[in-house]
Amino acid sequence: MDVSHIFEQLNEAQRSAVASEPGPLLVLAGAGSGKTRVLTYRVAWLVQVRNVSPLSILAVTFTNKAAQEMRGRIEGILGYPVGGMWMGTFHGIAHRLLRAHWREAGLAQGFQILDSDDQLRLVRRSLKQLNLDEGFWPPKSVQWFINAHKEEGRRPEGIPESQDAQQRELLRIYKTYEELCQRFALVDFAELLLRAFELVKHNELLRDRYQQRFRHLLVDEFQDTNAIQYEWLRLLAGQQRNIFVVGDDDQSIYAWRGARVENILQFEKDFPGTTVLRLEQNYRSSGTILEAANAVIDHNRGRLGKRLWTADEAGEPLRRYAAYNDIDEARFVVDRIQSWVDAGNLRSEAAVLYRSNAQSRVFEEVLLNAGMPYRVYGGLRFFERAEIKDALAYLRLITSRQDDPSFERIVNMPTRGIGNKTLDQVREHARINQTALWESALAQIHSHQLTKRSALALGKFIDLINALATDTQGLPLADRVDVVLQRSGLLQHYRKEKGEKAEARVENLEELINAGRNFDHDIDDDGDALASFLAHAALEAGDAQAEEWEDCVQLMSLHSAKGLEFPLVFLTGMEEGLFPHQRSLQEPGRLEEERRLCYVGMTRAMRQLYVTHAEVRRLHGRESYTSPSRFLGEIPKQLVDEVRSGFTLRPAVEAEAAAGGSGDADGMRLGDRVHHRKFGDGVVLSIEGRGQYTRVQVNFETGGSKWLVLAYANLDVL
DNA sequence: GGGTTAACCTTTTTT
DNA sequence: AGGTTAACCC
Repeated sequence: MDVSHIFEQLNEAQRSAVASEPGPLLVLAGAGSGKTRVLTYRVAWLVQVRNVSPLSILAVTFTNKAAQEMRGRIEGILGYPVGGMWMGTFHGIAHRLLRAHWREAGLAQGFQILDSDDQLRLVRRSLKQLNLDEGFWPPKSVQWFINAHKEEGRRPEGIPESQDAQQRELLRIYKTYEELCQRFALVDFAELLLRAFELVKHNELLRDRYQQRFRHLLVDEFQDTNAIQYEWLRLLAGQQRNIFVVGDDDQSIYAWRGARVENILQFEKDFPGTTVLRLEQNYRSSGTILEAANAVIDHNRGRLGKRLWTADEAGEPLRRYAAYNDIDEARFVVDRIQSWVDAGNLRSEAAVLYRSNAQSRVFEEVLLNAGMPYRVYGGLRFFERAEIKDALAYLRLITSRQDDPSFERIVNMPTRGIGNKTLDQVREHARINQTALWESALAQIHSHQLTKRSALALGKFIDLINALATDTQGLPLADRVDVVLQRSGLLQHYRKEKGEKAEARVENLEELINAGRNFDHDIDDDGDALASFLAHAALEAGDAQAEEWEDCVQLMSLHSAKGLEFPLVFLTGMEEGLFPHQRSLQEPGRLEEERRLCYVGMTRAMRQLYVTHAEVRRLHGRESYTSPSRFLGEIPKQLVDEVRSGFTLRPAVEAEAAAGGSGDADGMRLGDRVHHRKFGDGVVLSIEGRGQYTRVQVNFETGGSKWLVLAYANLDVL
């Protein structure tokens, strides 16, 4: 077999990973070292060289995006589709297992998935059922408590009785919540993983079967696995131990939601004889950027040890800008992006990164003013919008009548005369008889315990759902969605509402029909299209904004930037209390995670990296004075150029500029009048950088201020 | 049943 | 501040 087409694309270390013998393998892959490449080529290697059937490969990632990308790249190398290969997120694969073995897993056949929003509602309901006050038991913390235990694999029964009364009460809520989930045939995200784990742990037959089936396991972003995911992997790896994991301890930024970096260390212990390989050559960033990032991450203790290097040249220095306030910071960033675009680059090559999503607003305002197209990642996503969740609730109730949260959501949406009083009666009946609302409603109608009017309204709702279920059965998915939207009155309800928001809602609902149409086309399993669609909606909430083809500036949090790269990166809001975040300052562990986050941010940059902070920042409606982030101090000074706007230039640079620097600045001074062939006459506002990278900001009489690279601009001093 | 007001909360995010 | 949600009134 000629494997040159595989090997040609890889360096030495990557090759040894890709072509390693079967058995446990741990690849410590630094940022930009070709991690995804190694994974994809490993699969290609197994299939083409080792003649492994794609059917016996299981590849796991954390995000749907990563899974899709990997599948695409593998198919690109192989030249044919590998539909039979199990490849997806932990949650997606767990879901698939549970659908196939719902009985063994102790679930109802039509079980539905709770997203975190739904979960919070159900927590609230559990509190209500126990007569607990939300003020004293914040639903968010309860949700947190439940998820943390599930992620560690602990059921309520497995948690030892605590001396602490509060702990005992939390446990009682956890128990109630679980009962409700079971009664309503609902499974939350953590539960998907836990059930799938318990399924293979307790069911020997199934365990054997899947160990036989999955001869080769591959895991991406291994540092992000939590306890239960890791245990599940260990079970599946079985005696064959063909498990290939790739990760980077320096990029572990999800410990706050249960990820365990320690799994990397544990791996070698649990799989004796593990081959450990390091990928340390970076193909992404310039030497300077890499050196700066390395210097920062060096301040962390307890690293596995790894030092990225690059064959690339040093490139440009980092640039640091101290803004007066957050608005000034945003203006500076947008100004620099404008120059970048003026120099013939793409807007989409520029990324603005921040610690918390709230910071995006100021940037959006300034970008909007500048008329520069942008795209914000994060925020409300398609399947999380209220109107979409309404529509989905109808579809879910059609699929599973026990789904109480869906029932509650739409029983009076749009309003159909079923008020709180009626509902309270139904709820009470359901509580006493421990049934779902649906059955309770039926019983109440038949036992004539409701007023005539209520019974009639409720009966109409019941009939509607039943009719929607039977009448649309067998129809193509998109048509089913369409009919439901029409006959439920949802579409009409939003149509008669006025305002831009309502219009957007109608559009979204129409888009949902479209989504159904597209989904129908590439449905892979034989099962019920509607059920798969609902699972898809829960597991893959979709993007915040539809895929835009327009060339856009990219705005996102540091967390969502992981795995991406951009030629031009702005790391903004580098201030103590914001980044590192206030709530991370107490614990050293948290602080190290913040530093890793900083490292992740810096290593996104390929050619230019700006770090900015504001002296004054408006946050939660209050203005506060800030001090620069400690991380800024951890970047070696000689790698950074300080940028000052206006006439306040750093003395050293000013002197250099005044003296003609190393001849580069052409004796140009601040305030000099200059002439440019295209832009005409203007005044020099600032000078920055050294050598071939010297740039000047010129305020032109026509066309405003522009940043120009001195070496190319051909400016004449007047 | 719909609209208005008061209270609340606020890290990061995927699933 | 801003946005959401729960409580409240017509």
